[in-house]
Amino acid sequence: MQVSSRFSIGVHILSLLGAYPDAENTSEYMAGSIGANPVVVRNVTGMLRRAGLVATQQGVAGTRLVKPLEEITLRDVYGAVRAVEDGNLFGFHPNPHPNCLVGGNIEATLEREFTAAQAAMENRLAQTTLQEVVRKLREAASGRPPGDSTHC
Amino acid sequence: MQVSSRFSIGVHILSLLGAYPDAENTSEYMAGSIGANPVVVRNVTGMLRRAGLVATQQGVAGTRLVKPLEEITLRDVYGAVRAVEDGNLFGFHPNPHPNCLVGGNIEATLEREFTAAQAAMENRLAQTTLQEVVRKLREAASGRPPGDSTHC
DNA sequence: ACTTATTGTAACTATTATTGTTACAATCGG
DNA sequence: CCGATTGTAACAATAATAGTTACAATAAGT
Repeated sequence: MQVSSRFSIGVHILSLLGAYPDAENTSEYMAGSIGANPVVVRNVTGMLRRAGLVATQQGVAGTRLVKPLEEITLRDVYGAVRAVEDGNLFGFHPNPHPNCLVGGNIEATLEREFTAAQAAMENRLAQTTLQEVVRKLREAASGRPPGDSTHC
Repeated sequence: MQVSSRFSIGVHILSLLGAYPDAENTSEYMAGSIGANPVVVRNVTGMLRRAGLVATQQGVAGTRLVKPLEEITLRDVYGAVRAVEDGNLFGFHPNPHPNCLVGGNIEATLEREFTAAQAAMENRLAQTTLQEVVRKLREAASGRPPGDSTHC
């Protein structure tokens, strides 16, 4: 099992919007940078829009940021794209025997542990803003052959 | 997406072994407590065996612990049952455009963030031993109607 | 030996989530 | 009014999970 790549696609979209705020950034265009289908990009963009991170308008080309990148963390994107179903990272076997020391109490006991582990992961994501991501992208690009920095 | 319930099943199995070390604990029996098919139990038990946590013998009824529960953490079980494919919790969109500030650098940049977040989660799991889990199961059972503590 | 029970494993099915794709209505700009 | 774009539904392909049946391998008890 893996967290859906909608998460990385969402980060990619927001990074494009932040790095190239004056570009048109249509779904077709961003799909070329992401390497995915434009419909997938529109779907993820819709999730970011419903989370209040970007704005779009039907019939008008492009997506634009609503909040500055320093106010958006990886945790926000993760939540926006529903990277994890129902917010529960850990699955649970559904029919433990209730009349049993183990079966009757394991769900409540493990749920606390699972919640704590998931929170640790999400708190780490909350420590990185999209602004830092774009800064690191620029740092990485500076150590590479020229031409990489073109809006593509 | 969700971590496979093999994880919670693995914890359930080890908890039964720890709570009832003198019982026979056949796959059929444990399947009754877990509420799953005996073959699923044997498959998860096989993963725990290959991780060096339990021992079984073909033809001989029962599974037994190899290590004491205080030396087994939730992280060990999580790793044993391959709760996460290839060790990579976060999926990534596979074809970003390489000739692009964002597309050419996002994978390496995000990988560090994803690795850190995943490590935070796994480190939290490593803080809880199976002995603690069994202790909490007993605590939870003590606040319940009698009969719950029977080996079932 | 022979019978019986259990483990280990393969094979198949059903279900679900993800991703890509086509199609089309709704909307806006020129 | 035309053309382009977004929003969304519908469908297919793929993959992972979980349940189930089946059976070989192995060991214990008689």
